[in-house]
Amino acid sequence: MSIERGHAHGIPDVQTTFNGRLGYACLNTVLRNKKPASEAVFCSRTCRINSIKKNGIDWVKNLGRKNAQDLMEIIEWNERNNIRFMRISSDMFPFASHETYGYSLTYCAPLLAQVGDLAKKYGHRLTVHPGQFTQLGSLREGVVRSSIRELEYHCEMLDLMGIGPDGVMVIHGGGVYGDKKATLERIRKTIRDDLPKNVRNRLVLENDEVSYTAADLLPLCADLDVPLVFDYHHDTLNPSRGLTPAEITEQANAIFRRRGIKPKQHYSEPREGAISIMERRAHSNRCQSLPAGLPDDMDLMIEAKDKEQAVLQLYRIYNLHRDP
DNA sequence: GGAAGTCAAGTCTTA
DNA sequence: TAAGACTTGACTTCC
Repeated sequence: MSIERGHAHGIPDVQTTFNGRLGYACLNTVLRNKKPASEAVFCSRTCRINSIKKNGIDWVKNLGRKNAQDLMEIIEWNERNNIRFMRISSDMFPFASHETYGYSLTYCAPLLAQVGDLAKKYGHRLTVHPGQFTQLGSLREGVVRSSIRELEYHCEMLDLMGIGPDGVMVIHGGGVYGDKKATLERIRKTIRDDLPKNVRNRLVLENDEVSYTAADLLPLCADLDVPLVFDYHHDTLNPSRGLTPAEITEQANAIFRRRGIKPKQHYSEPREGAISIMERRAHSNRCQSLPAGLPDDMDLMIEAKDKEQAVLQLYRIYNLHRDP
């Protein structure tokens, strides 16, 4: 990426050659905060297990239906605002992967197909990021089983939407259990031997801020042809030895490309004034800049508390995707 | 309508 | 040992 800064007419003028999509995660602050609250639009309606027991499985499934309907409204909003990339909330279908209370998403197939069609019509990329409970390297078999179920649930959702290879599922390496090398081997084995093909095809690994650096994951990723999502913020907190962000993204994007998937990476900034490690891990409300050395042709997920507003602010700063 | 307490799941770090 | 961080607060109860 090349950046030019000037101050013509006293207005900061920052330009970039970046031409990928900027996206945001899970929640649209404008639609979520609509008043009255009954008009709020969001995809993370959920419940408690007690409520499932009380109200029954169809009631939970109806929450998922509402979430999916609202996702279409969010996509429409994004299109009106020139945003064409977002992460779908893992809460779309509450408890769908639960061992006891789980359920198939086929009841919602027509609606999910509609969502996928809308996304395709607008060239809108949809991805997912299963949670921290997804531990493919756990020493406990039950945890690995639950993790695979969680991946299968996300994959079923994307498959029913008819979303292509760009609809990736991003997870972290997870815990190290006191032996990173042995855990990486377990992760490798689980990916290679235990994941259904459609799940493995969407799987992507991401460096995190405490355990696995990009350098830790790249050999495994290259070997198994599993792309790597590079998170710039995590890398500053937990740096990859011997590799610059530019070198990492080059290698990571090469795996994406040979898999026929558009590269995507993550970007966020720490809160202003954050000093301690805990503070620095937290995401800021907005981002002040795009990362240095950003390749032009990839998508970038902006992880910031202000969600779509952070994306729109970057549009303004860099003069991106402005209407003519 | 708002406040407080609670909620499926895992792991690690810091206070 | 408890709290807080992570991809994301939302639900439930009580006032």
